[in-house]
Amino acid sequence: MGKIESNKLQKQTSLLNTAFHLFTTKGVNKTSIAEISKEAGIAKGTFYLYFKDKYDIRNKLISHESNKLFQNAAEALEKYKETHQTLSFEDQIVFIVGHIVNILNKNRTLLTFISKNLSWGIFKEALEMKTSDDDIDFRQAFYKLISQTGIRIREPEIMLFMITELVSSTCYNSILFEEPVGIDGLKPYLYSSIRAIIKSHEITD
Amino acid sequence: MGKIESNKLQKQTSLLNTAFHLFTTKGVNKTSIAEISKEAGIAKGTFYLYFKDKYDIRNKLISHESNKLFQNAAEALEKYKETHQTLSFEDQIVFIVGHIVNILNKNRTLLTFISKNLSWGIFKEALEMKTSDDDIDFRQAFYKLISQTGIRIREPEIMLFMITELVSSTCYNSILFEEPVGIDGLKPYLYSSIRAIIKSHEITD
Amino acid sequence: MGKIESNKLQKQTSLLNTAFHLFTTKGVNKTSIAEISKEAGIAKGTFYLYFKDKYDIRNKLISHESNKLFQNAAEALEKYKETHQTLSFEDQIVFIVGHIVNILNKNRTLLTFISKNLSWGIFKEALEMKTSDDDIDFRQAFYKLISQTGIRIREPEIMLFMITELVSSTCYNSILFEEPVGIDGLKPYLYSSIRAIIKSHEITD
Amino acid sequence: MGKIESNKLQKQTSLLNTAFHLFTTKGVNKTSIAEISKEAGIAKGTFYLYFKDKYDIRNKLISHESNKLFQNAAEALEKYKETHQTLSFEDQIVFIVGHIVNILNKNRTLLTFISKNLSWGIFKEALEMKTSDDDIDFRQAFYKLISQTGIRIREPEIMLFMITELVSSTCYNSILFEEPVGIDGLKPYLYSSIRAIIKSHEITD
DNA sequence: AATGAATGAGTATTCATTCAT
DNA sequence: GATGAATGAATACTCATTCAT
Repeated sequence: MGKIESNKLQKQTSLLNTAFHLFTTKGVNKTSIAEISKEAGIAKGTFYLYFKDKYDIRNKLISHESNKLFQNAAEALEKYKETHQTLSFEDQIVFIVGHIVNILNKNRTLLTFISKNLSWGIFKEALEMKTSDDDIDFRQAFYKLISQTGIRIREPEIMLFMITELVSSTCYNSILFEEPVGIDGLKPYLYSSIRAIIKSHEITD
Repeated sequence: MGKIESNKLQKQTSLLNTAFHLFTTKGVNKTSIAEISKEAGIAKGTFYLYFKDKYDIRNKLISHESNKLFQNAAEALEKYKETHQTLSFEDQIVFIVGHIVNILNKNRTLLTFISKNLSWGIFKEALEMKTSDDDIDFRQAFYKLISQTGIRIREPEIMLFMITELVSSTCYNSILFEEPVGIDGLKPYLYSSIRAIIKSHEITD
Repeated sequence: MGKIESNKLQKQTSLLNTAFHLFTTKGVNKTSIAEISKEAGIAKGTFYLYFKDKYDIRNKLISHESNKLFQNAAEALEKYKETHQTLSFEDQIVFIVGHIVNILNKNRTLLTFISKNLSWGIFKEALEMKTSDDDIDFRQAFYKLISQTGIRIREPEIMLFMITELVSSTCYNSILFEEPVGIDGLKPYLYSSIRAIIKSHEITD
Repeated sequence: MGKIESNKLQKQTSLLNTAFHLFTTKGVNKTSIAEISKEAGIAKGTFYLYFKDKYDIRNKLISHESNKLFQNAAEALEKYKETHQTLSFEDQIVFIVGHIVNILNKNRTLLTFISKNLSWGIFKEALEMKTSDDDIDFRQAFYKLISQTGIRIREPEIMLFMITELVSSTCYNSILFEEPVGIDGLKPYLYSSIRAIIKSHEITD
């Protein structure tokens, strides 16, 4: 990588980190581009060489952070499977959801940032992002999980969509406002609902 | 009601109608208080005699419109039951959800307005609003439905919350963006998921 | 006039005076609305209660200043006619042009302001502005001049247009840049051209 | 011409053509140097190796386009004189003006571009530009015309200035805004005014 | 000669809210 | 209760120009 290229990457990384910090601290609307640029140590105009506008950098951050959550959960699952070898498909999905919910429960600014600005369109990007070139994306991992456990699912894409929406919208209210019940009160019902949804998509002979 | 009282009510109604029209046409953010007041035929300062700010009137409108949806669905259900007498609890919930989804599918500005600005806190108000003094609110109707059908539900409040969140967030994406599938493709899976959620809350001996 | 009305008029006048001062000193482009407002002693937002934008106040000023020039010249002509009673139509037009040219020659910022921003559309407004209600506008004065001197003119409107454009565009270059000749060198040729144009529009039997 | 020289000329020509296209399409103010450079296929910094700034390239374009108009008109006149041998000086000037007015009437973007940005200083350059080395410039052609027809003119430079200013400013309003009359309505009066101006400059014994 | 990354000055406009009348 | 004049904070985005490579 040339000197200029490396310099550019450094600027972009600096902008992303600064923006994430400000967005989660003050919220997206209350953060101005002038502020991001200043804190990142670059000129205002330079911002526009790297991102189209505030919503461009926001969307890239959401995809990135969501992807990190999935990667993190997938890795934890792999580790867990080393000692628990007979996990069903349902068990594994619940494990992943539980792992992500726990992270979001500890990191509420991240929860606020992701949920308040989420749309399925942006989310799909996160599913398909690869961390490194020899890695697989989460969607592929999901299908691999299905085939490994031997389960047969009708419309796995819709099932994934439904679970994702259910988890993200219920957790948002439950964790942040404890409405209508706190996250610990919600968990058992959330998990049993997820299992029920999976069952309703399962093809049995 | 005195003449003055009636005059006040008329102004408030005018403001609510005008705001609803503008919010659904231009969006909440692009609508100013000056615009609402002018179009409602009153002075800008007068707005503040009736509502705290733009978000106050917005929340009142969401509650009001959500409540109308429930009332509408409940009435349709009553009528339907006249000719279909053996509907189970599940059937009736699915009927209500289907009715609401159909309305929102035809009225996308209403869907955008409600979903984009929804939070469970505001929604709860809608559940508890009574249309007239001798009427019952939707929450009561829900519990009445449970007792009438003789079903036993664990934590009915949480179940209602879960169904509501699942329906509203999946329909938003499905109706407006046809992502990951259009509403007609979603419906069977949505309904079976709802039935599955209800079953997972049902107490069986 | 009520207290509020008088207050509003005072603010508007203050804005017009301040804007004229800044426009002629720094130019229209280099003058910001913030500057006009501040110097006029009012808040920035208040500017927009009185004028649509910078070009609105500029156009109003051009019309106003052009009109003052014509009024001024017309008055001087009236006075001059008291002692010179046999002035022909040509003589009177040349007198008016000469009077205006002399003023612009002494007040070059005014010349720059008017000429640089002139369009016939705005100019026409100036012709039709009345200073007071019982006054006549310049266009009427022009036609009165024609009928008083008994001259017959083909298309007087076009003739006026042609003379106005010739005078304003030649004077701009001549007074400000002395190109291709200074105003004193230009005058005899300008006047004889004006007389020639009038003659070419004159109807003779 | 060396290879490098030819390469430089090619870049300059490309810049001029691109700038002319953009200036007449979007206007000078709305066109940025970045845009010109990009569309011309060169780097932004390279622009400054050929032109001082945007106004430099604009002025060169005006001179160039004005000169083309004159050359075009002069050639048409030469051709016309082959079959009409007894044209007076007046006739020939009117012919040239008429020819130019017709071109501008058909090409209004060119009219807007030239008129909106015209000053006598830039215009003079156009008069003195030679198309090729063994050619004569328009000013020389003008004096040649005077001597050929045997007419004697007082201050021919001022006369030319006056005619040019009259034509350009009246045509701008007449063609673009049809104010106070369209170009066809203006022409007879414009031509008779030009003849009148010439006569007033003519020296007769 | 050519590049293009970086700079940072510069500005119009909207709008919620108040308060004197 | 009602009015509407006044306020002034707050912010995105462009673009000419430079200069290290």
